[in-house]
Formats: sequence, structure tokens, C-alpha cells
Amino acid sequence: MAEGAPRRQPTLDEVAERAGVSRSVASRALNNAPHVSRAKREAVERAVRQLGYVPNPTARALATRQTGAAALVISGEDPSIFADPFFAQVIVGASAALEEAGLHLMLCLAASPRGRERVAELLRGKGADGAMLMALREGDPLAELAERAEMPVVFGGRPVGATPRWYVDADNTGGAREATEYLLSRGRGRVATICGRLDTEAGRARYRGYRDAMLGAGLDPLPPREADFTEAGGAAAMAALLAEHGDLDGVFAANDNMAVGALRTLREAGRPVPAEVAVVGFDDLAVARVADPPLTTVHQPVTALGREMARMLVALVGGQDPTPLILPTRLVVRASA
Amino acid sequence: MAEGAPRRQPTLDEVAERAGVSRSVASRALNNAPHVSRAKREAVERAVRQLGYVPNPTARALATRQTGAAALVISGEDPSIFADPFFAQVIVGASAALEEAGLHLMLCLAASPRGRERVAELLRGKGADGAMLMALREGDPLAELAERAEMPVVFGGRPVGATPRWYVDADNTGGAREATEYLLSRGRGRVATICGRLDTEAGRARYRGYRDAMLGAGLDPLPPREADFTEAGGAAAMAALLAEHGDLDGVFAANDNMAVGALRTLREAGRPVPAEVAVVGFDDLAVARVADPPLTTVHQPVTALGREMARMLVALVGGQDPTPLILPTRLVVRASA
DNA sequence: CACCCCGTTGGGAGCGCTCCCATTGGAAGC
DNA sequence: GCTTCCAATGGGAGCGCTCCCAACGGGGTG
Repeated sequence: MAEGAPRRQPTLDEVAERAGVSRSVASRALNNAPHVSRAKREAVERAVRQLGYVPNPTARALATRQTGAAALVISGEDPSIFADPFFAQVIVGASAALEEAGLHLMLCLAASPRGRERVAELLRGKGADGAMLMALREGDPLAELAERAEMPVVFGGRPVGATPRWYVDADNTGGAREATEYLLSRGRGRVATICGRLDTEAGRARYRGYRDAMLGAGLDPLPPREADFTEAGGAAAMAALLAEHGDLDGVFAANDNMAVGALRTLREAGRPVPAEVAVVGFDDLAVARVADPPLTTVHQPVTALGREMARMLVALVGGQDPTPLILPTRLVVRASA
Repeated sequence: MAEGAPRRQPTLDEVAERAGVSRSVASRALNNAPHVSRAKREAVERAVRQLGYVPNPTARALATRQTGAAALVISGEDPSIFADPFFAQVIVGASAALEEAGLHLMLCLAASPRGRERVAELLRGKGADGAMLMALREGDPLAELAERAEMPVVFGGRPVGATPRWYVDADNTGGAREATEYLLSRGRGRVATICGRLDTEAGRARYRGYRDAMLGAGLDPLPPREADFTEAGGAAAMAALLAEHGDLDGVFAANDNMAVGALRTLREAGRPVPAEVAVVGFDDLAVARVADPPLTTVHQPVTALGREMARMLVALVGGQDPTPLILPTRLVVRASA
């Protein structure tokens, strides 16, 4: 907080007066728009420097009807979902792309009812120039809010049961299929999957990939063994799997967190990885490299996902009509399979 | 994006007209301020519902000189610093507290020069009602920006070399001392430390804690072995430590990431943990529980840190003058030491 | 019955900026 | 030398909301 007298911030009028020009000219000079003589432009710049003028973003927003901010909304019934480093990566990408476009990032963790309400306000009132929505589950109230939103909305991953106009997604099915096929190609014949929440499209798509690969190899896919994308959930699912199918020799986990959990369970059960059971994850987050053994996993360009979402939103805000994007995944082979 | 005709959002004037009252009364009714008769209040509420009116936050911000948003600024020369799950936890806490106060969260990753410039704008122009600054390094340009900021600023952790007026920090020195003392108390006599970046106050404070504990036990502290708070950095530092002091039997790493790296190096070097070398970390992030062996570490209330920063900021915005806060840490004993 | 008090009410002046538009004047064209 | 054109300029009207303040009127008091 500034010390001393509560001197107001200088306004554009004061800058104009100091520079000996009209407010209009000062405004144009500031936004370096045309129709300003070199002399006046410099006079304005000098005045700005002398007064330490900084434009008031709120006033500008009101006049231009643009807030200069984009919202990133992460759904979930409980804030702990955000602990997944996946989101941090997305944010890094989105933040960079937004920064490039001169937009600020508003982060909304739509966990509590109160939070969801605030998101609704943001979307319905013009609290941002656009929004990115992620992690929607089936029947997510956010989906409806997105419909009513007074601004462009880009989805990160697709919501369940509907294909929005604009989204960026990873090739979940393809990646999962590749992972499973890899396990099969390495001679694993009894491959199970720990799938993510089936009330998310990513969870379903990855299960489809597993199923397709199994069917393609003439094998019976196991029914979905659902977990919640967390390490603990993965560990529990692995234990259940082991109890039911003691003879399995391969597991595709629908994300790295769950794969790490599976690894832990297998270690505790004395089932060496990959000797007895091979494990493949999905995401390729930092944890995959550090796991023991290092995790073979489906790499998903998470930072790019954030970046492309933001870019798509920027295009939308700029009046363009971008096309949805599906980012490629690729298998990264490490020691676990 | 709304379909159909580009109908404008209804304004307060339209609501007032519809309700048969003046704009003033409508405004008061909306903000449920006094001096509005029951009848008119209800008429306004009805009109709001019928028109689907949502107040324009920008206009409100301009009139009240309050943006309704708080910025969380994370410094760092490179966005990857944000990959540290530490920040995600802070955000969860801050977000919840801000939500309670009806403020939005603007997240600023001040990594690139461009990003820092935008933060400067935000802080100098009134782009937010207040800011929380984290992860400042020695000589960080953000420190000066904070001085000039036209809004209250709360620090998360203290900047190097200066104690700001308002901050929330963890008891870094105390925690590090406790960790080291624990190692010593378990009969480890040759205890080294992998300290974090010494251009951060947290890095320095934790080294001081180690040093104090060593001196307190009449032992010679080893000189700081600096790493960058990452897993890879921790692994490298551990390797160097092993090369120089092959006989060490205890390591205090200044955060969990580095501790996990150290664990990996020790495993690769065939030095069983904790049998030959005991390891203690700092932070108690999720990774500590999952590590192999599970990591003994200094628990730091990270979510509370975010929450308290936000609460302090809210108090400040509300015109109060809160006092700085130092949150307690505590040792969590697991298998690694 | 005059007077005062106070809850209601609405008019109007901003908040600080953008942008449309009419005006000006000098350079270029004939 | 006169018209034409256009860059440069500044006045003014908003953007949608808050809030001060004067005005109004009904009930209570002396």
C-alpha cells in the first residue's frame, strides 16, 4: 500500500491536461492508435511518465465492454480434485497463451455450492471475456451454466453425453488403445484396466480404448473397475483386481496417479513389476518418471492442452470461429511394462 | 455463447422501469440496503427474475472502486516452478477463503518478463483489490513492485532480506531444527542437509534450522549443499553428498521433492533407507506418503497458508490491520527415518 | 393544529475511459 | 488560385452502476 497522503491515481484527463492535448488525443496516444501527431504523442508519453499514470482497467473495461480476463473453471465436488498436478500443467499452458494475448487468468474452483454460484454469476454477468471449463462430470450443473453464458466457452476435455461447439481434448480412446495393445504385444494375455470415474468422458473414453484393444485381439475385456483418479483409489482398485483375478499379468490404469497406487499395491502384494504384472499409466506427469519402477505411460500433452484451450478462447473472443482440437497422445515406454 | 439475436443484457435502468421504481431504489433493493419499502423490494426482485438481470460487475467496480478480485502472484524465472504441488495446495486454501469473502482469484504466474510486466500493471493500476505474493527470490523485481502497489499486499513466506508489513509464513527454521534434531536423536551422527535455493528465505531459514540443531548438539554443520527444490535437483545433490561424505547416515532435505530425489539416488547407490541412511523431508505433500519408503517429513499447513493469506488480505481490503502470522510445523514420522 | 422527525424516494452527478463525429487547416491536385 | 482530401483534433455522449442529497409525506409530540 502506498504510503503518505491518499493521493488519487492520476486520470487520463490529468495526463491530457499536462500534455496540453485533449482527452481523445491522449487516449489515442496511449493505445497507439492512428491520428496522433508525433509531437503530441511524445508529449503524452512524457506526461504519463511524469505523473506515473497507469490506465484504470476497470474504466477501460466498462467502456470497451471487455474485461481483459478469461476464467478457467475447474469443476468437482470437492477442492481436492485440484491437487492433481494435471491441472497445474494445464494452468501453465493456459497462463502463457493468455499472457500472450494480454488477458488475465481468473481461476475458479467450482467445488462448493457457493463457488458454483459465483461461477454462475461470472458466466451470466459479464465477469470475464470468456471461460474455459474442465473436469465436468455427468449431469454437471456447469454444463447448463455454460449454455446460458454471456461469453464464449471452451471445454477442456468433452463433457459427458454432448459434444460442445468448442473444445480441446486429448485422444483418450486412442491412447488407451495403444497402451493396451502394447501390453498385449508384449505377451500379456490377461490384461485388466483400472478405469477412471465413468461419470467423466475421459474415464469412459479410456475404457473404450481398452475395450477396443481387447476385442481387437479377440480377448474378453474385463468389466470396468472404477476408481476416482487418485493414488489411493488406484491402490484399492488394484487390490480388488488382484483378489478377483489373481492371474492377471497386465494392468492399464487410466491415469498415472492410479497407476502409482497400483504399483504400491503390487509391491505390497509381492508381485514384481513388470516381471509378473506389467503396468501402464496415462498422462505422463512428473510422478511417472519418479515412480518405482518408472512408469510406462501414455503421454498426453497437458501443457499444450491448456495452451490450446486458451488460444481457442482468444480466437473466439476475437470474433473468429476456431475448430475443435484433439491432441495426439503417445506411449512412453519406461520400466513398468 | 447465447444463440439468436444479440440481445443486450438488461440493465439496472430496465429493471427499475419494469418494477416501476427509480434506479436508486432498484440499486438499493439489489444490494439489500435499507430505505426500501417491502413492496418495492419485491417488485424489484420480480423484475430481476423476469428480465434475467445480472448486475454488471465492471460497472459496479468502476462506481465502487473495488474490483472484487484478489491476485495471487507466483514469482519464478520459469513457469515450471508452478508444477510444484505445493502451490496447488495454497490455491485451494486461498480460493476457499476468497470465495467466502466474495472475491475472485486472479492467478498470475510471473515468469516471463512479459508476465512480470502484466503483474506490474495489475499492481500499479487498480486491477485487483489486493495481492498475495509468493516465492520471491533475492532481489526479486516483484518486491519493488509490491512497494509501489496501489493496493494491499500480503506475502506468502517472507522475501529475502526484508520483513514486510503483512505476511503469512511457516515456521521454517523451527521445522528444520526439529527434523534435524529428530535425526540426531535417533542416533544419526553424520547428518547432512540438502538445502533449497538459498536465494529464497525458506531455503535460508531451513538451513538455519539444520545448522542450529547441529550446533546445539555440539556437531559441525555441513556447509549448505544447495539444490533447486526439485526432485532432480535433490537427486543430484544427494549424489554429490554421497561422493563427498560417503559415511553420512542422515539427510535432511529442505522439501519433499528433493527428499524423493535423494531417496532415488540412495536406492540406485544401494544404500538402504533408513537402515544406512535416514531421510527427512519438508512440506508433507502427497508425494511423501507415496514415496518408497514413506517419507518422514516436516508437515507444513500448506492449505492453511493459502487460506490465511487470503483472510489477511480480505481483512486488509476491509480496512483492518491484521498482524503477520507464522504457522506451526510438526514432524510426521514415517518409515524413511 | 402546527411542527418535527425520519423512513422513502428519485434525480443527478459522477467513476475513468473509449469512440463517434463535426471541425479545422494544410498539402495536393487541377 | 481554388477546390478536394484527409490527417489531426477535441467535444461530448455514453458504458452501467453507486451514492449523495434534496424532496416528500405520514405519524408522533407539544
